[in-house]
Amino acid sequence: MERPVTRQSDAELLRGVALFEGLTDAQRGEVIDRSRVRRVKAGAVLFRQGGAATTLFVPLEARVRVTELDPTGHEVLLRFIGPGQMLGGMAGLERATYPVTATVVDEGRVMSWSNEAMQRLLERHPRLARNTMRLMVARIRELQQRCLELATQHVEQRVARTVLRLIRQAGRRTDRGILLDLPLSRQDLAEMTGTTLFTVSRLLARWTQQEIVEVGRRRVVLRNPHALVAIADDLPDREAASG
Amino acid sequence: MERPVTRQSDAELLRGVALFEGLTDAQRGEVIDRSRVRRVKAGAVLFRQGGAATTLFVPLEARVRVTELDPTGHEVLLRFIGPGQMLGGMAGLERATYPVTATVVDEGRVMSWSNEAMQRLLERHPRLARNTMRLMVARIRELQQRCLELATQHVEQRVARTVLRLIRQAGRRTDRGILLDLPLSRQDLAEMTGTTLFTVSRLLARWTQQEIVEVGRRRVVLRNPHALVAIADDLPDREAASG
DNA sequence: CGGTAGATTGAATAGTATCAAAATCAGTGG
DNA sequence: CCACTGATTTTGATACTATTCAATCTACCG
Repeated sequence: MERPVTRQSDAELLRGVALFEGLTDAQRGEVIDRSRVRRVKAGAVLFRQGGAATTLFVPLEARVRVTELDPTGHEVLLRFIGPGQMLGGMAGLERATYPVTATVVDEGRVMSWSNEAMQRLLERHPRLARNTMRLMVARIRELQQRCLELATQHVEQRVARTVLRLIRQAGRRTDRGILLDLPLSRQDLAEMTGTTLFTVSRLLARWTQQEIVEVGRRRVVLRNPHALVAIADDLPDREAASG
Repeated sequence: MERPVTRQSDAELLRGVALFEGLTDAQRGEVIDRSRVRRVKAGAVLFRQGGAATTLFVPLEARVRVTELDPTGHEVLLRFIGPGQMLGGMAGLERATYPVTATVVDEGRVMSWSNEAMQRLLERHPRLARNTMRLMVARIRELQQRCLELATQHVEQRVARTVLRLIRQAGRRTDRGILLDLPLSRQDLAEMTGTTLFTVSRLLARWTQQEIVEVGRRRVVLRNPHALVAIADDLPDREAASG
């Protein structure tokens, strides 16, 4: 039901967006003028792997899953994009296709820019270009890190690390521990770590027994972060679970 | 033996460098003025993981290995950088540290820019900024692809793919087949694919028996690309090895 | 209250890692 | 030219992690 968006409220919102950091209010205004804001529902697809890369997105409230399908049909869950993060960065540069699929998890608003608009903005505002590069460098580093993990670590460590990373990104304190505030199935975790839902299930079962986590249907609560970090770092630190 | 570098000869060299594509001769001249060129020997270290990221490099002839060491001491060989490619892109943007180590494989010249110089060039020339982004996007895609492979494919496929990728990057036709023109040990291949040198050795032995490759000490010659592609794609295409 | 997506569990198996030992090769210096 | 040295590679035996497949169970939704 597209409620109208005032310049002011959005200028406010953009203040927290890394991509627009350091821009003047006037510049931010220009960025907003060229943008489009729309509300998306859970399950909606922002873009599909293989589709023409025409648009760059920044979720305002919505959260988005980024997945890639390999030729053999195996799906991998690459990451979750939260409010203020950039999505579809390959657009605005090349006449290319999206290498991944972006699906909305949480309803909310999403800002977007066309290829050409973003191109023009980038040329006009070096600071914007710099921010973009900064974000890309961060992505590259993150991906390198992940390759390293996939190449050298065992499944248990990888799953532990992934849970910790997600907790950092979407953790919410509760009385029972830190809730991973994101509907995350065993399958999802498996796709993020390069394993199977069976193995993830077994791991979570073991961790539950060790009172490190508490799990439910698409739900994880971290009770003993320290112990999970120990697993992630492969310290032979088991059994020290008190505190 | 630092032989003097004329503007003209280097302007010529920069013509093939993706990072400087589309710049005018004048702009290229400015880029060169701000650069430093030096000759490096095999084994030299351009920068070390953890060191302050102060410089961006573009090899002119030299080739460079990029490796990352994980906290547990496991090393991963991320990639080889050839002439004209960019290296150390995280510099020129942030006051950060290199996340990887860059070691020279082949003697040759290397061009470099200080953090500040590149920063200024990027601000002055939107086209340069655009090129940088384009290269970063390519890196991101490549890394995503690699994560996908590491997450979903078996060792044999990964090794096959890696060999094919390297062949594409550094293959040289010979009478015996396509020589992988790069000193590459079993250990190196293992580090690129997230496995052990033992497994790589066994795979190469099997492929040799199938007359797909011919191997020696730090040497690989691809005799039957088609068969290796079949392995990489996990086609049950074995035994069709003739022609 | 039944239907269904999600999760658990067990048993069998495959794929790789690990470790130890021996073989091979490229240099190097006698 | 040959023996020596060290790096690289091969090979075998064994252990173990993680996958696969099948069956069952559970929670939630309409």
